[in-house]
Amino acid sequence: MLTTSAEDYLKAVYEISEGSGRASTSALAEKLGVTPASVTGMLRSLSARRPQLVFYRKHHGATLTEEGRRRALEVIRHHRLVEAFLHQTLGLPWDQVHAEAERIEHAISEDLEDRIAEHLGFPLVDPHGGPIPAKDGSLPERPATRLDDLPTGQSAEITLVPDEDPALLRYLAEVGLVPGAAVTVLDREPFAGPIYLKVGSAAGSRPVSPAVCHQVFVTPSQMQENPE
Amino acid sequence: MLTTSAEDYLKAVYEISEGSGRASTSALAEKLGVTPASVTGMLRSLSARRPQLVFYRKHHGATLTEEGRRRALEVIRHHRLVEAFLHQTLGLPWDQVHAEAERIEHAISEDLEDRIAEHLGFPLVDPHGGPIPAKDGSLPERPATRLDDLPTGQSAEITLVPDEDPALLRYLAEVGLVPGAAVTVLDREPFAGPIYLKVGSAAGSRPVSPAVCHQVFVTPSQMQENPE
DNA sequence: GGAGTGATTTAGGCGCACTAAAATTAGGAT
DNA sequence: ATCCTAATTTTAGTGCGCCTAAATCACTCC
Repeated sequence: MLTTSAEDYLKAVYEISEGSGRASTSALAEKLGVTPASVTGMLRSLSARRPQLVFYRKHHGATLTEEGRRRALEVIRHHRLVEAFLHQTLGLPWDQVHAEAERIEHAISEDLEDRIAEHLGFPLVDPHGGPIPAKDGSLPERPATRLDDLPTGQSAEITLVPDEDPALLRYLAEVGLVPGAAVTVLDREPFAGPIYLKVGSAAGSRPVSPAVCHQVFVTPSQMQENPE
Repeated sequence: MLTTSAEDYLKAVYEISEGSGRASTSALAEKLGVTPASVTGMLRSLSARRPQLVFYRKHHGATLTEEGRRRALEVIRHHRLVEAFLHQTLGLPWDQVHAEAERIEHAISEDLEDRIAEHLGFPLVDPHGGPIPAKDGSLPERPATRLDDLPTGQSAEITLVPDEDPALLRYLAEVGLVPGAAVTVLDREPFAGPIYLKVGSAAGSRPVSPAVCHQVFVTPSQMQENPE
């Protein structure tokens, strides 16, 4: 049985190495809120464990083994199902579900997890658009386009927002930048100035910082919108 | 903030001292599945803590302080609300909810607890009949009559069964001895022999061991049952 | 190819919750 | 009053996950 900490490390290694392929000690320390020294210790023990959970080379960070990846996805599945459940069934505001799920994910059994999934009708994404891994470890592709990458004039659908920062989530909800919403880049100011967005069915245009737009992932619509 | 272990100890002290007024080291060790030596250590630290959570005298066991009682009831409220929720909302079998709630009770916030209570319509008891403490710490009286105390011929309503033993719970469900069910003592064999019960709307009589009956609490009905 | 810089690892420690084994205590029996 | 026994406490030591401070490493820039 894995400890809560070990589960958190596996999840963090997974999330960090999604981009760069491997997770550095300092990136893990930053994400987990511990010192780099602590990360070194845990990576050594996850690597020494049988079955081995991470590949670890001194000064070169860590990658998940097959088994490690399986366990990480299990934790992420718990996390996202719990988030969806707390939001949909209990009406917990979407800026609070992450923190709550962060603790509950370690406390539920596989059996309970199955019942939650069933109760929700086997959802594919959590309230922030995060894809919920299937039990067999398969996971839908993550959308790669960021809102600040959209050319001016382009429309898109919001698909994924970061789930960790409650203040950002409250702001995004207020602006209407929630998964499923339609968005169009109307205009932008030069030199990293605000990006003017049309969001959902709202009438006007709304200036949003490029830093925020960078954190929001979208699926661009087809340019041609000939009604037919 | 209390640790998970400390919360478990407070709950155990509460439950054990309900009967005898105080909780002995060995009773706590037995209930918590640790050695008596561990209990001594934890009682010392709960007693040394400010605010103090238990009164502890060497060789004389422990009692809860006012603050300790408050915290214990908070944990029990979490536990029973989670049990009710898992059973009613997710359909988890009643023999499994205890083990699951045992872990989840430490992971939920006060805010989530409120939402669960609201979602369930502020229930008064858990699936085993255990009364759910109110937020202000008040708690309905526990029924004191045990099924094996009922005189032959007496009818009663099941009000409370122990929640910890899954095998016992499955048996009780099979027999129909669940909170709310009606039961009548039809006859009994001498020398601690089986007690013959009529349970609910079932036709026949069912022999049940006095040991099991001793663990089931009931509210006796009025003897006079004149239809009017 | 040597120096500097930032990332990483080592070394040493701390608090928590636990254990086994030894020592002690309370409280009834003699 | 003393002894006995069961319950309890003390002692010494473990594993985990974290810390700080000091040492070391990898890599870039001259």
